[in-house]
Amino acid sequence: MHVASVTRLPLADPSLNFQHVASACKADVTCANCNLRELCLPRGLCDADMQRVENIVYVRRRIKRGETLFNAGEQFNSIYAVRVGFFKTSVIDNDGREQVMGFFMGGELLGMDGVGSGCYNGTATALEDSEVCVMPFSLIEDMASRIRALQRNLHSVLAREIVRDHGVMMLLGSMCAEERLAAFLLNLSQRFTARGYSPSEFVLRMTREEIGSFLGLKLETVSRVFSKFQNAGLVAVQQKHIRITDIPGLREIVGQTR
Amino acid sequence: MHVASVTRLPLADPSLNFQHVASACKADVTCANCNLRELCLPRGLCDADMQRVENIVYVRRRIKRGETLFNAGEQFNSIYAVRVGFFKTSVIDNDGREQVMGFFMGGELLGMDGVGSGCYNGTATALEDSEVCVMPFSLIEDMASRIRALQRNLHSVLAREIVRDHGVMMLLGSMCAEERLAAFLLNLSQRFTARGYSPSEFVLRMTREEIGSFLGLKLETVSRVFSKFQNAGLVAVQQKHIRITDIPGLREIVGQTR
DNA sequence: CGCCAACTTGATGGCTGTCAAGTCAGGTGG
DNA sequence: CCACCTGACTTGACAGCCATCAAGTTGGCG
Repeated sequence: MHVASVTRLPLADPSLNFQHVASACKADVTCANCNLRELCLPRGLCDADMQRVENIVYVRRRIKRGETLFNAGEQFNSIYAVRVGFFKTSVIDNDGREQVMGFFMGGELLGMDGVGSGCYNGTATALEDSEVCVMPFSLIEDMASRIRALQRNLHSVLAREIVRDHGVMMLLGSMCAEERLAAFLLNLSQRFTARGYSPSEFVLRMTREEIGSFLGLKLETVSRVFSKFQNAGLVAVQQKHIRITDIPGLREIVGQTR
Repeated sequence: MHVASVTRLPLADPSLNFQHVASACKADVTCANCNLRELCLPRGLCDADMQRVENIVYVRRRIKRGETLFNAGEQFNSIYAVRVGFFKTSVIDNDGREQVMGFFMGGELLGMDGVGSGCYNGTATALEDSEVCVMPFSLIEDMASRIRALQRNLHSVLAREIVRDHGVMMLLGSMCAEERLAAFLLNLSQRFTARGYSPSEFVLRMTREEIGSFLGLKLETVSRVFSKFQNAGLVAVQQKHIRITDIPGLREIVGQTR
């Protein structure tokens, strides 16, 4: 799998005083020249609006693999756009059971679950060394009230998160293990494709346990289904390296009755 | 269970030309004097803002039991607030399997899944004779850009739908049948309470099959768990009439390690 | 009164969870 | 450079929960 080359950004001006100075850096790559622009919040903005929008991202933040971007219960201030890397979001219930809510890659937004209550509802954890654009939500709201296209995009992004969740609910509520994993792989494939990567070959950044948690399965079941798919000639699995060899075959599994 | 007395509203002025004249009626109960105000979109608005907001609802619509408010794939124009009645939303996948995404009662909003794509993602079906406030989304966006408190509420409502969905994902992904049904009953109880009804006694408007679909279970399993709860002295079930006799007991089931 | 949808309950089976043992890969330190 | 260690993964055996199939029962409605 390709690893996007990370532009090294200078550290923030020390006169700026924000929470994570150590891992934060001033944005010199603007939205206007970001290659993820069309997948992200400013999607489709005209040049004039793009100019007005770009100081939404007044800072970036680097998150090392295994570290959290925000934790459940923390005060909500900003939403985040993944610029480089890969995240999971999860919620721990009062019995200590973790449920992974989703996986997030370049251009996707994190933290919107905090808008309603003022606290993040879940935790976002980097699954590889990552970098995010920090977008203070009050600033977004302010700009959204003045830039109609941005307002539209914000609403779209929130609503699409709802639709995404409905897809997951469908998966969890009415699909068997094979269907779930096939749907999961196809979804990843499609998202990698949208980012210019191979639709059929990629590295999973998450463990079998995290996949299982997301899909409502145990890690052994995930492993078994991978093996079964491999024997059926649908994929070539070598640990975290996945090559899908029969996309139509996976589609058939998702679509099939049962 | 109490059945809210429905204010009969006059039919719309025939000079107004909208899609569902037969079942639509002009709004004469305004947001300002609606008893669901504090559960709905205009929640917490000051009097001045409330005045400006109320023509968001320029029409109401009545939906008979079994009829749909909107269908998956239809063009999205409005979101709806339940004023009287009870709805389910659901999505049918390409195998014809229905997944119920949620149940909605007075003051709750429907149709927000259409904001992103321009089409409703699911179908909303009335489970009893119902009435909704129709709120054209372009109008909402327009007002939201001018009334800061409304903008805030709109974002809250969208985000809370995300958090609600995450709760369902947790339920589907990591709970056994008893935990799911207990959580479901407690959730209903809490929502009825917020509306001034009894926390412990209510009528289920949906069938066992619909509950099952929502909870990722088969109807027989739902029925069996109801019987088990009844034998354990947690609830008294008589068809759709439910009386919860031991709320702490249900809480313990949801919280307990499996 | 009779019909039908919704519901309940029983018997059985299968999918997936659980427990256990072993393999693999990557990283660390001698 | 290799041995070792550890976390992640794979695979097998077995069990339990829930789905499936089937046969009644109930209650509402024409």
